[in-house]
Amino acid sequence: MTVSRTAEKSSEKPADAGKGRKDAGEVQTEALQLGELSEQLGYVLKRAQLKVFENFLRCMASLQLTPAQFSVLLLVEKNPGRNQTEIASTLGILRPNFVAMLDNLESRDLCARIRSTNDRRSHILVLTDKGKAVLARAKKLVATKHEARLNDLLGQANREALIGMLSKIANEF
Amino acid sequence: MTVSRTAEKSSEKPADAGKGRKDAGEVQTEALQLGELSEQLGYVLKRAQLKVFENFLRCMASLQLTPAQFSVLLLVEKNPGRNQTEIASTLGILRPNFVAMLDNLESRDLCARIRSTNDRRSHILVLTDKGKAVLARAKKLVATKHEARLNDLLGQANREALIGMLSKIANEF
DNA sequence: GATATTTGATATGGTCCATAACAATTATCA
DNA sequence: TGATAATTGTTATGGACCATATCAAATATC
Repeated sequence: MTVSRTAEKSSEKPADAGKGRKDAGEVQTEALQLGELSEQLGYVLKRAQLKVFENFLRCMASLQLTPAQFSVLLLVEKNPGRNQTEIASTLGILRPNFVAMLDNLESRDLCARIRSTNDRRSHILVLTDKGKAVLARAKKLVATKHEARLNDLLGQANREALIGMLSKIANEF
Repeated sequence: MTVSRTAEKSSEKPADAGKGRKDAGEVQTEALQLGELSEQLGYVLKRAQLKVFENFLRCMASLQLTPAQFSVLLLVEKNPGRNQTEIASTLGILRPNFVAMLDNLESRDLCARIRSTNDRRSHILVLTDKGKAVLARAKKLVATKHEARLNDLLGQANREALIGMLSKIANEF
């Protein structure tokens, strides 16, 4: 709906579009009023999500893992022996779109597709040793550089409350 | 990263991928364990955002307004006389991408571009009478069918706390 | 054993986001 | 003043993500 996301380059920083008020003897237009927008759930939710993803990508730059890829590795680690359909649908990823994603992870030797002996249509997914190692490092980066930032910003109790409310929305809205 | 969004058709409902456990005498594979995923800020944030947008679109079906379009109308109403660059950048929309969006709103007679007399490069944005009327109806729909749902789900106090925390993340993360 | 279903895959189109480049206009400043 | 730079809206274009239809191989169903 609203913002950019690359996190790297210029893009479009929202906030005060009228720049920084008065710097020198410039006329400088007044900053825009957000008004009711700042109370709109969808608006603030989307903005927060973009900021969080942006930060996630920065934290993961050394491992080159996107949020989606991280979630796949996490889920495969927790549920070894599942096939593509099961992993994809649990994450809300459509099977056709999951193919290229797995191609990527497999080409980087982070996970592997194994033909199931029970059902030779299925590809069982497992993490490779490298995949496990990378995921372990990713978890540490996320914990120390990403999630920790929430505690600094909101405090432990609020952080937990936030996650709880978002989960509730995700599941019951 | 994760889910779908159309809200209308089939798509891919996340949650329990192993369907509903045991219905009849089917073998039915076990439900997958989300594990640490359910504590990941980005994951739960994205999921909540998709659900909220989905619900927003349903509530606005009669007016055919997307969250982005709604935010534009809100901002133009609150800040009449601003040009495209100012409105777009405040919303984090890149100017090239704002053109088609305005073409749409203008073709529906919801807002209008007016050549500025001060700076003939600029297009001043204003809501048409129809735009004001539609926005008024949109606000009511959002308040009664969308935002009200948050109160039912979280309660007034929690709802305000949530908005506050998301704003903080959006601005300070 | 014929038919239907499931799985992974391909092809394809839509939407959103980002960059480069352009003409018209305005600002800068030598 | 006049040459140059910057700004505004716009177009063209490519990438990322999402969704649907369709397919062959394998399995399930009857």
